[in-house]
Order: sequence, then structure tokens, then C-alpha cells
Amino acid sequence: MADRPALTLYNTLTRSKAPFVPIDAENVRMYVCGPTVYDFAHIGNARPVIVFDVLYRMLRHVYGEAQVTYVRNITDVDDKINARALRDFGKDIDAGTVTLNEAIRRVTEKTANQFHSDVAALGTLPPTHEPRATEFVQKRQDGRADMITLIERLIARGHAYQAGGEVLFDTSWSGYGELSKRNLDEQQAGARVAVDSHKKNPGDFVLWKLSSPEEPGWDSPWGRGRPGWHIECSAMSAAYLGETFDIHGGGLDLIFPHHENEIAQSRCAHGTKVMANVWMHNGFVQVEGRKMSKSEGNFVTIHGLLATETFGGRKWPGEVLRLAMLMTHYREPIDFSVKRLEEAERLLAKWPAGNTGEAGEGTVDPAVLAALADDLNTVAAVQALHALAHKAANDPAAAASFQASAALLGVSPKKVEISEALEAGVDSIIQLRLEMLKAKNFAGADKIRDDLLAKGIQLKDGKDPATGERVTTWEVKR
RNA sequence: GGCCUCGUGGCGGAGUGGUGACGCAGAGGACUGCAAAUCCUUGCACCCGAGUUCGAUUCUCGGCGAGGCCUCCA
Repeated sequence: MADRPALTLYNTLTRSKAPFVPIDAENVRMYVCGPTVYDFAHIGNARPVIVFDVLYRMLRHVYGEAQVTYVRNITDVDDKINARALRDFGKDIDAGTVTLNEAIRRVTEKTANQFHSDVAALGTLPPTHEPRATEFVQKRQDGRADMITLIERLIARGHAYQAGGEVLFDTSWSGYGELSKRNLDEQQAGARVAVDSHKKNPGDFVLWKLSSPEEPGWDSPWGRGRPGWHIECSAMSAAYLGETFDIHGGGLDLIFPHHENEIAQSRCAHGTKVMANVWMHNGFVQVEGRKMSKSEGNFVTIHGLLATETFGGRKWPGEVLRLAMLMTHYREPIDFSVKRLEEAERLLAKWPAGNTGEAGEGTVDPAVLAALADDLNTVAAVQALHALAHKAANDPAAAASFQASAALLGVSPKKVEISEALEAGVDSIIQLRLEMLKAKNFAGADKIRDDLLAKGIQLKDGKDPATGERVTTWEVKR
């Protein structure tokens, strides 16, 4: 395709922007680190989900929907999950009515379901594959990559060793530190982590650790145990995308150690020069100017924004949250605030509402496309969209183009539904009000207007240009 | 201590070696019985210092400031 838009992406590996060239344009492959399912997802989790959803839409637009594979995992094995299961089901486990594994499964199922409903409300497309870590611990019937096989290969190739009841990755490997630009030897001075004596190098990390009988575990060549934190992404990316793929994404904080370790594991296990060609990282989210943390009391969950009145004293529609997120470039830090959400809502209210949220027949606006092609400049894209919205008011082609362009960002405003009974009655109420106005009964007319507004219907008075008669129209107030 | 980001008007936020992007909010106006919506007009900026340059917000160096990672974290 000669007319394919040139997509440029910032690559953390090279700390620079470069044209994106897929390994195989017929099968463009992207992996994004998904949630560890032990608690409600917060807006910090929402950012990569939204950002890489835009990238997914962009890739599908450029290369074709069937030509893009997007994998986002669910990590359902983690000591935080175990702790949560004990907290929530400890009594049941003690009473013998629930096993630990059952309790863990309940925690992960509930949290994963919540996550899915949250991100659906944010207007994100489901990924092509959403593998769960627990299904990739042991060797699989279908022959896809698994964690134990990867660890075996790492040991066989001399990159991992057993010590102190653990299997550890040997970070003396020469490629270690390329992504995060770290030299581990130089970091010893201020390192806060105590050096375990059984490690060959202080930075060596766990691939496999033994479980006590009370802890969840899987049988392995090294005894019953559970995987370390990083190996699941190496396994699941290889399982669906192969040993080398195009794009790997996640939050800034994952650069070290998570992604650095993933690279080390995958490259050493497979003997490859690269794990993913492009590494992309989104910036952090702050809340009202402060770091979000449970101790600060400003921990904001997606669910809390959508369904409760804990932030700014009201609920927020998913599309408002999404637009608010896209009003800042993905690599910049973002300050999540009530003011920002209000601005996003105002902007959205000015855009023409389509029923479908689908691209429809229109062509994507060149300015929107160019903005997104430039390392996902969603800010410029939103502003191009805003300009397009002005034209769309009395230009059907522009309106169609707006829908197609907005769909690429995933922010297509949908019409708000009102009850049919209300809608059917509006015209007669307007007539009644017009007669009151003729009689100069302004108080009565204004009351009607206020009552309708309370029901979500905004009246707008205008003049018929020919006759000078008052003409009242209405729209659904979003 | 080491390694990374970043610093633009009230707020958000692009961009560029050489005439104030833009959006939101504000102010003024048109329209209106009053609103809402819409339209028009308008004020406000590039952290500090040095260097390179005819010229720097844009490049280089230094400083100051903010944030992140080095420990679970998106």
C-alpha cells in the first residue's frame, strides 16, 4: 500500500522518534502489560488501556483490522492476590468451606470482571487475546509458550541458576540494562534493597520460587512453587506474538525492572537480538496535583469515577474520562482534576452526536490522521476534531468525516437517550410555551423551560429569518 | 548517590532559529423579554544565566525547580 500513512513512534529503547516499520505488515503485533487482578483498577491503570487502545485503532486503520494482533494479559498469580484472598476469605478457609485456590479464583474473577466493565465504559476495544497468567505456567496441550519451559531454557543456556529454593536470572548477561540505561554496578551506593547472599549478582531476580503448602503452587522440575513477577509476560507474548514482535507497551514505571527483566528473559531464552522493536511507555497520572496513593487519600478508581460521587461530587461518563485522558500527550505527566473533566465534558457537548459510535461512511480527516500518526499526538487530533465539528454543523461530508475521525480516537459522542413519552410531548409543550410568550407570560414560559431543563431538555429560542416569528428548538442536554 | 523525564499565557496544551497555534476560562459586543446556543472582537507566554547566531521560546552548556525509577506499582 503506497498510500499508507507514515506512522512515527517514540521508542524508549532509542529515546527517539522513528518511522514505524512492522516486521510483517500482514501481521502487526502489539503487547501491552495488563492488570494484576487483586483490586479495583485506578485511573493510573486506565491510562495505558486508553492510550494503547488509540494506537490499536490507528494500527487497524493503517494496516487493516485483520492484520493487527493486540495482546493484553491478565496477571492472576501474584502474592498480592494471595494476600487479598486471605483477607477476604480467611474465615471461610479456616472453616474449611473454601479452599485457598477457590478463594483466589473468586478474587481474580471478580476483579477481572470489574476491570472489563470499567474499560468497556472507557470506550476501549477488547484486545485480540487476553491470556491469563495461570494458564501459561505449565506446559500446554496446544504447544504455546509457557513459563516453566522458558525457565528450563534459561537454565540450559546458562542464564539462570538454582539457589536458596529459587530459580534466579543471572543479570551479568551483557544485554542487561539497555532499556532502562542502567549499569547495575553503579547503583549499589544508594540501593535500598538488601542483597540476598544466595544471589550471584545483587540485581538477580526470581524466575521461580517454592511455595509452602498453604501457598498456591504448581509442580515444576524445581519443586512445587510459583513464578516470579516478570516471566508471565515473556511467556504470554511469545505464546501469541512469537519470539520477536513489533510493539510492547506499558506504564513508565514498568521500564525498570519489569520490562528490563522481560527483555532479559525473552532474549536469553530465545537467543534473539530483540524482544520487541518498539517500546512505548505512558507517563504517570497525578490527582489534583499530587501523586496518587492510598496514604494520601486521593486514590481514584475507574469505577469510583463512573459509578460513585466521590470525585467532584458527581459521576462522570466514560467518554468524558477518555477525552480528558487524551487531552494530554501520552508521554507527558497528566494531572487528573475536576477542572480537567469539566473541560472535557464541555468540549464533548459541542461535538455533533452520532448514534453509532462507528466510523460509518466518512473518511478520516487528514489533520486528525496526521496528528495521530505523529507519535499519537492526541492533543492535536482532538483540536483538529474540534475544528471539524464547526464545519460539520452545516456540511454533511464534514459530519461524516467527523464521525470517522472521532471513531479513530474512540471518542464518538453518542446521543443521550430520553424517554419516548417525554420526546413525544415536547412539541406540544413548546407550543404551549409559545402561546404564553405571546401573552407576555414570561414567568410561566420560563418555568416550562426550567422544568424541561431539569429533565435534560434544553430549549433554544431563535427567529425565523423570513417571518421574524419566534422558533423554538430543543436538544438533549448531555 | 546513580539513571531518566520535564519546565510555554489564569488553566490545558502544540509548535517553531526570525510576524502572538489552538482550546477552556475571563472581558467587551451582536442576538434575546431573560436565558441557552451561536457568531464577532479582545487581553495575557515561552524558568534563570551564559554561549553559538545578524537573530533563540526553539540549538549548546550551567543553574534553579518539578516529577519518575533504582522496593510492589500503570
